[in-house]
Amino acid sequence: MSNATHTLDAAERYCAERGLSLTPVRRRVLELLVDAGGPVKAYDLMAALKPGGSAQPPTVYRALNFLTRSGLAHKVEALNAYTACLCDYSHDKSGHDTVQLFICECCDTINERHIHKSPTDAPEGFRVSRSVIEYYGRCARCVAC
Amino acid sequence: MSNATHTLDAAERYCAERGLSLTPVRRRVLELLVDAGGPVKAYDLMAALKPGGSAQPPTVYRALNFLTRSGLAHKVEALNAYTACLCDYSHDKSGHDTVQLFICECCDTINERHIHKSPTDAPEGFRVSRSVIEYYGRCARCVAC
DNA sequence: TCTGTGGGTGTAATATAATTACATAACGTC
DNA sequence: GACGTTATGTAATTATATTACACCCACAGA
Repeated sequence: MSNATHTLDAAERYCAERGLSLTPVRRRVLELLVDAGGPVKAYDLMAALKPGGSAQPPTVYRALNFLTRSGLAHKVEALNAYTACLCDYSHDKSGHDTVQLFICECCDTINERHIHKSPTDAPEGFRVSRSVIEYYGRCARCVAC
Repeated sequence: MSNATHTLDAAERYCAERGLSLTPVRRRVLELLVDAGGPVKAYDLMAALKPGGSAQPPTVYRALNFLTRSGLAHKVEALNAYTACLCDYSHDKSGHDTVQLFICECCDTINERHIHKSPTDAPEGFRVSRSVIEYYGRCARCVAC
């Protein structure tokens, strides 16, 4: 049983309010991401989905697409991995919020910030539709190591 | 013949000054990137490297590693593609400068900004060692389309 | 009740991206 | 000449992701 029931319940409500269907597969993938508390590879999710055997790639990639589209998860581009969205579910995640990820390469945890401003020095006239912002380094606890 | 001879000569000098060896393969890959003027896939570089046939993945990935390590090229993480560094070669590229890429999804060009500051709202004590910042959208010329 | 229709899933095959492992070559140094 | 270092060639493999097609099911309208 997950220790993140609370988060999943919140996701459930979040989806219900918006007509998104958080099916068993999708919910299970989100649960795996939440429990991991850090970046997880798609193929590891696949393995975890069907311990006995045979979940296929599309199963997990479809779930991940749904979760990222809905704002419940993020892709960590430079790692080809995925992570649950950590912010609370009180606001609409489908907006154009920009997510910044702070990834500790030492303890493999992710810290997340949502910012609401555009880049300060974009080229004249450039209209941003999507942004990828990832910082790699060491979190406060690992700086000492 | 490349129309970017000037850039390549500058790269040549840049490497000479720093004891980096810009070998023919590496130079050729850089040339392909410069000529493309936008993100290029590793396997496309492979194909272009040996028109007659059989360049293998390690050839191009090794060259790309050298170029990115040296600051002469960047990986566009969210596209699994690579692009030549567009800034001038007057300063040391191996520092901890942060590169911001502005990628126009319409005309497939990349604009580049080097910034010298840390993220404003990093978690307390987080020490950044590497950052990935990519903005996708439409450049000024394509906003109209 | 029948019959579409659309969203979601199962499965096999394939495409795309990147690495490993090992052999060879080129070059400088002792 | 023997050796170490750096770069390259080549084959095989691993890792990541998509396509295509079949099936199921809930639901709306005739």
